[in-house]
Amino acid sequence: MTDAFHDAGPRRDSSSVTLQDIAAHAGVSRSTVSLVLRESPLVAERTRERVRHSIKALGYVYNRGAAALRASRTSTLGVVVYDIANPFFGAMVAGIDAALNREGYVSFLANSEDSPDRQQRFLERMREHRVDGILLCPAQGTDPSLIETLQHWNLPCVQVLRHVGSLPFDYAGTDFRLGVSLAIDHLVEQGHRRIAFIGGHAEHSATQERWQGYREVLAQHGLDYQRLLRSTVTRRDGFEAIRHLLKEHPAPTAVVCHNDMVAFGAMLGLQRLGLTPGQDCAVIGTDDVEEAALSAPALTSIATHPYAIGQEAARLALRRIKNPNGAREQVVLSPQLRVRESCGASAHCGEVLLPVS
Amino acid sequence: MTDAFHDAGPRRDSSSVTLQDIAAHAGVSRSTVSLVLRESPLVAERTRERVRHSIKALGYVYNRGAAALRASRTSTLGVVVYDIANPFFGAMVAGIDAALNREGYVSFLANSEDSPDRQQRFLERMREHRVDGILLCPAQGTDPSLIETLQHWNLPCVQVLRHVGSLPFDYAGTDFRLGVSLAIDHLVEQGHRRIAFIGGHAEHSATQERWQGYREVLAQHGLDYQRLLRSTVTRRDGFEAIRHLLKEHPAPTAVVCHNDMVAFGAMLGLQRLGLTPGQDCAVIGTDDVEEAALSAPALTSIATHPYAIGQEAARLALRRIKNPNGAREQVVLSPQLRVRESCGASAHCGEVLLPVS
DNA sequence: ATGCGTTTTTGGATTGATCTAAATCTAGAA
DNA sequence: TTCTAGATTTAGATCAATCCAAAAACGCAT
Repeated sequence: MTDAFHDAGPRRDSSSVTLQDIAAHAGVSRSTVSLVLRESPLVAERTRERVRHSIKALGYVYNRGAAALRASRTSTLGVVVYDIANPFFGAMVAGIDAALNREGYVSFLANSEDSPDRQQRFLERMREHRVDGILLCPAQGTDPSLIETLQHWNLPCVQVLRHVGSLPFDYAGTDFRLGVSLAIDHLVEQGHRRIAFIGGHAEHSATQERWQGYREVLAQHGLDYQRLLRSTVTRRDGFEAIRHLLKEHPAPTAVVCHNDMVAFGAMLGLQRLGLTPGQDCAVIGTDDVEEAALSAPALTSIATHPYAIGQEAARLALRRIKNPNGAREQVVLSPQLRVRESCGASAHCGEVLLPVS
Repeated sequence: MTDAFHDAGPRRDSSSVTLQDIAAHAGVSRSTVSLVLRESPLVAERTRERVRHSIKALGYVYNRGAAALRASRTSTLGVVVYDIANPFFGAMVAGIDAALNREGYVSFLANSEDSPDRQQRFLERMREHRVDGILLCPAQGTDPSLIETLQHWNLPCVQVLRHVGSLPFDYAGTDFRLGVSLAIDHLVEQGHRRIAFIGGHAEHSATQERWQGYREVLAQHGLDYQRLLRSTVTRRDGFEAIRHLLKEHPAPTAVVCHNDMVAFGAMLGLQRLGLTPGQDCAVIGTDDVEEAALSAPALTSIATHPYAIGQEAARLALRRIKNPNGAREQVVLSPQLRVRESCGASAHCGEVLLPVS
């Protein structure tokens, strides 16, 4: 069929230089070259120089696969998110990438599309590739026993943003409860008494934390109006939810949303009803994605710092790999409230609202 | 320092089962087990069953690292993008992921942050990991010789979206020239005669194609107004560009933007000047990100289908890996114009404008 | 020159798979 | 029963590194 000779191409692949070749060139043994490559202090300075020279001269390329086989460490991590097209996860992955890069690690990325099956298949593949650890944003409906399974596999796993299974486990995320509390405190201060919450499904820890925060903080303020709309978390959901809510009696005067997408939908819904977000009804989102500052009106949002979460999660994973039996850690960052027009803050001029990025 | 005994933990790692163990359990040789794993037709059905049974019984985990060492194929790809936080690339990566998954491939992802140095470091690491190929969105300022270098490294590389170096090379992207042409044709049809273009830097192929399209199509329509503003491609740039343009005499009546971010900025700029996008000045973006349909007013945009581009790029890479010396291919998808309010289309009711996702 | 304690260096085994070519086992024909 | 072509199976080498324990080289005092 195909011409094997041509297909193979010239096999003068420079990457076929091995430790053996360098050893011969430098007049030392394979072992010594290996030590030089790993920066061992055992090797004498003169020898080290000579070997380094040979490595350059022959254009040697380190074979991590071979090294991993013997040393059983691959400098490799698996990362599973459920929606890479979401800018929040984009920023998070950027944070992970930056933190890993610094340590010479490299990561496999998979997009589970919130399917436990896809997630499972990927994790199995990661095991076959002998990754040193996993960063996992569990897909919706993930069986809690997955975390145990990974443990049996001897695969360190840091959960990110959401968590399943029971403590103790490694986790990096944000304090959703605090976020909701900041938002409600602010709204109450502004005189709001009927505050609704839109979005989320009870299965996630991330949703439960928000809802719990919502209920507790209302109680703290002694407010008895409570309205919690569960839904998926797209713009459409926000759009429909707000229309629904405003038909009720009494209607809320403010809504806190599961994420910024829902909040954008809610604002659009208000506008289609001829109402002005921030005046007729306050809207607060969660995440503070880039768009939040730039919508019209600008969206007040609970900033959850995805880049920082990614960094923390990656660092925690590296710590766990170094020390597999150390105490499990939960790194929970504090969100911040970014007050803008959508909850009644006065409109600023455009320049102030435009971030540099 | 640390307690080595505890740190190491119980080493009854189930993944230490090897071909050897299965061979013993099933009463065959290592080679036979290997053949079964690779679905070779050489093995007799009865034997195959027996081996399969042993594999399950012992909880064997395939070691791809070891296999790769011998077979010199890793089923692994390196993916380099320059801004993973950009939703466009998020969608593209999702497309890549889906296409690779189907073939049992898995991908390393790196975010070059548009830095040739970071990009270079990552590519070198990929070489050490012996990836079978690379998907590269070249960072701004990438030396064109990089493509040759990769060829010397014997590393198949598909460029995506942007390209450097000279033909022939493998490439997957969109027809930016056609996109601009669709936009301008539409604007001209609507009666516009002064159409500006905002954004881009001459270094990229992707920008050059847009600009060339802009100039050529204006010429085709016999228009002599031509105004091309180079800039980076953020909202801020769009915001500032439109303010600048509207001070000129004559001012443009329509602008086509390098991407949707710039277009959003331009719309915001118009609004801050008290003008209405689509009425006082038409605005068209590029990419058709999810937000485009949902902004107020909804943004007309040239849809570039990032998910499809990702899929095509991944498939092309797999083809090239199978046949390294085959003819180089350029897969160029056709964009489509999504007409919405920002270029004067009448406003629809909210429901119609809300996509399901 | 000899002995002794460090430094350095090294050979051989090991990691877990694949590849090759040769060894077996069939079943049907002579 | 023997032979043979085709179907199965296998031993041993190999891929490119690391690990380990032992060997060699070295400096210095005796």
